[in-house]
Amino acid sequence: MRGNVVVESSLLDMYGKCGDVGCARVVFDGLEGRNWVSWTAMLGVYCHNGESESVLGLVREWGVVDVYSFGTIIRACSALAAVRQGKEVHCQYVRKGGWKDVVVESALVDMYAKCGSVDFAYRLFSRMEVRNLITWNSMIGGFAQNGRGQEGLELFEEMVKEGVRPDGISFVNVLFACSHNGLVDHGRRYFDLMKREYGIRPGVVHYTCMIDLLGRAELIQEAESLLEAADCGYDHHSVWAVLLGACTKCSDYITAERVAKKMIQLDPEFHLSYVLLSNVYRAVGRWNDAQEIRRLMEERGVKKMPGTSWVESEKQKGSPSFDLSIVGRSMGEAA
DNA sequence: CTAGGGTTAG
Repeated sequence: MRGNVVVESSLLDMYGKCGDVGCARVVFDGLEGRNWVSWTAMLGVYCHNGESESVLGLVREWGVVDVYSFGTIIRACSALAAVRQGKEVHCQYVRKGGWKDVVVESALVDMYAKCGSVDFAYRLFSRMEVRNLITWNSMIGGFAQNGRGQEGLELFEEMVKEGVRPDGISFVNVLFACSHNGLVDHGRRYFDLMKREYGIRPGVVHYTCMIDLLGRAELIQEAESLLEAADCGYDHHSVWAVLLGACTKCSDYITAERVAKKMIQLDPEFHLSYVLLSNVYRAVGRWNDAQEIRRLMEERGVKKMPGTSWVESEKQKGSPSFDLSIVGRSMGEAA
């Protein structure tokens, strides 16, 4: 019985988006009449699930790629900080004469910015003829993450002036820019603007940025009341952990204790809360209390989260370098 | 049927 390429390509795409890489690969391997779409979809599955080295591996296996997969490959290179390989793809893109592809060019802007070449990214960005929200967000984020928050904010204003309506991610970038550049007033204003003007409900990430911003400025009270007021569903322990970090950084152990207890209350299963609270006690010499918290943790049987993230990062550390020269070689025949 | 943007600790 033979499957239908269209159906099965969609199927493996679905598995990928649900996080089941294994099933996706099984479908892919069983595909008899693989076409460009199947290959590209499989690349997307790996990319979507953070398996960047598999993206590049599959490219090697494939031997030939088409423009539709450039964005995915570039994203994988970006995640691996493999800017040299990314440049090769860039060259191929230029050689193919494929200008005005907003997806590929946005991915390039993002990659160069992430790898520290912000000015190069901006030059690319400036020359783009077609830009969309993602392009703008990539560039704003690029400035923000490279300590050039002021320029990030200016670009944001330019984007709005051009009539592009910002989304939640735009504001993540904006708030990140503010927090990493000590722009407290701006941060407060934009947080407000996001809610009032654009009707975007702040999520965990936005609160994380805001708490980080206020925390760095040692405005602990303001940060705490902001979180307290964020009643609906944002009482996630990770956000409180950011506040706790700020407290300990400026030696506000009174608030730190309160926050750590709050974290335990919010999620009694989260082991780090106990560790952090006991650290707070040790910092002020309350050894017995520290011991007590450790014992409480034992008593409740709290264990480290059953995450696999550490294993994965180990795997990445040992991965070999990548050779994408095959992309360059085969590209001529691709069209 | 397939592609690009966000958190988080020195």
